[in-house]
Amino acid sequence: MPTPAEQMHVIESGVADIVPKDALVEKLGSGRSLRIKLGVDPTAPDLHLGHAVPLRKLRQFQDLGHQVVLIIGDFTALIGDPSGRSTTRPALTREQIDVNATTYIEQAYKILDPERTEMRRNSEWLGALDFEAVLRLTSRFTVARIMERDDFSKRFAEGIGISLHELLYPMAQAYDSVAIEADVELGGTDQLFNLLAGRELMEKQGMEPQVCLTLPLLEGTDGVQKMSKSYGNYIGLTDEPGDMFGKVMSIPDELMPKYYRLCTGLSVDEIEAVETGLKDGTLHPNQSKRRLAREIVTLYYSSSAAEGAEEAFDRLFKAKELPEDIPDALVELADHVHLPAILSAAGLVKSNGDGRRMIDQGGVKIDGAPVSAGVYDLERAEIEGCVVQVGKRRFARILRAEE
RNA sequence: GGGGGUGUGCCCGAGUGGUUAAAGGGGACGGGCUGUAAACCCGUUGGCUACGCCUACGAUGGUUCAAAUCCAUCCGCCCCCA
Repeated sequence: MPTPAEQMHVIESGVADIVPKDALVEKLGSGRSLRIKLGVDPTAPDLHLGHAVPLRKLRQFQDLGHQVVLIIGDFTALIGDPSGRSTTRPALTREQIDVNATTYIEQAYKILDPERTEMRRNSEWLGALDFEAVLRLTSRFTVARIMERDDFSKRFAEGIGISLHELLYPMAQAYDSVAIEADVELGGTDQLFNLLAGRELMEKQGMEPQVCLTLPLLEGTDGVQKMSKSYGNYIGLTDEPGDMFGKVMSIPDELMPKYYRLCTGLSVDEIEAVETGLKDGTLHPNQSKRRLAREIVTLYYSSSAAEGAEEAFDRLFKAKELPEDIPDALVELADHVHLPAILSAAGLVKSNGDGRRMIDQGGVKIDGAPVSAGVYDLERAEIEGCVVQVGKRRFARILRAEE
């Protein structure tokens, strides 16, 4: 096992905070395999790069020889983590949770080494608590302490409702740490409060308290909002290589170092070299972003998939040629066709009205030739078998549906 | 238990009974410029083969020639007092 200082070099890369740092150094110094905890909400079955951030950090711990404990929050999901939410979150049903948890584990193993991962569900111990035990547990926390949490106090001040059970969430998460005897717990920066609650509870129970390690939230492709499916700015772990590559290429330049640190498996030294290169201008941002995209695609697929994705990308955006595989769209074609309706039937636009808009704005091309504004009606021969493009990345070959 | 407030398009948020498919902002999308980045500029943003028609302002019913705007009931959310 590497020395504590060497380990810290890797562990500290990309993290937001480690509280307290010297406690971690000390734990590493003991030479034993530490128990690293990450609790996950089985609410999002489709993982994206944002979810992968803590998982990658866990992987680093595994590679350093530590034991990862991944906790599926099947019990706490009944509450719905209120962190960062401005409103009460709907609780999930058992069935949803089970399905999500299975998907989650499947995708998480793309990153983690299953051999060094201990999978637990927190219903194991939380479900076993009776009301007396809950009372005893709640007596460890004060209302004032709980209300220190930003989102709670904000919601309280703004008069937005907080359900009583939401206040118990930090406590439940803290109890997880006690149950599995965590040495380190990871989480996003928005999780710091919950992580500290775990540390405090362990201390009060006379245990060696866990160290809290927070990771920055990863912004999505828009570069502003945190990556999330609901913002539509996510890069999914199961996205096709081509999409994945393209999406990475569309992140703002400023985000590159962060993505390098949090989303790739490159060594810390290599990443630092890239950062310096970008800063002093010896590396072209476009080249670095390409490398980033290749690294990420390679991570989830293979290096050949990454190469293919890059070629397809160049073909489309550099050479402005059509992509290799254009989906066929089978639509009914009369002798005289109404173009907006065809676009809509082919799934290229939301509605006929949307189709008209696209045409009028010069966003529609048939076999590479732009359609003029106001041209909605065509003869069948003008469209049948042609490749229709809407915007930069929506394509379809229009074929006549056989009836 | 009592009193008060609020509910608008993807989101936030204006809104005088008619000229409101509904100001403004955000987001998103299209075009330009580029490195498919950012910034910036222009444009679009309910549906419909469309100078017109239809559907929309929490739900239902009513007043009116006319309602997002007035009334009634209901549903959701919030605040204050006890």
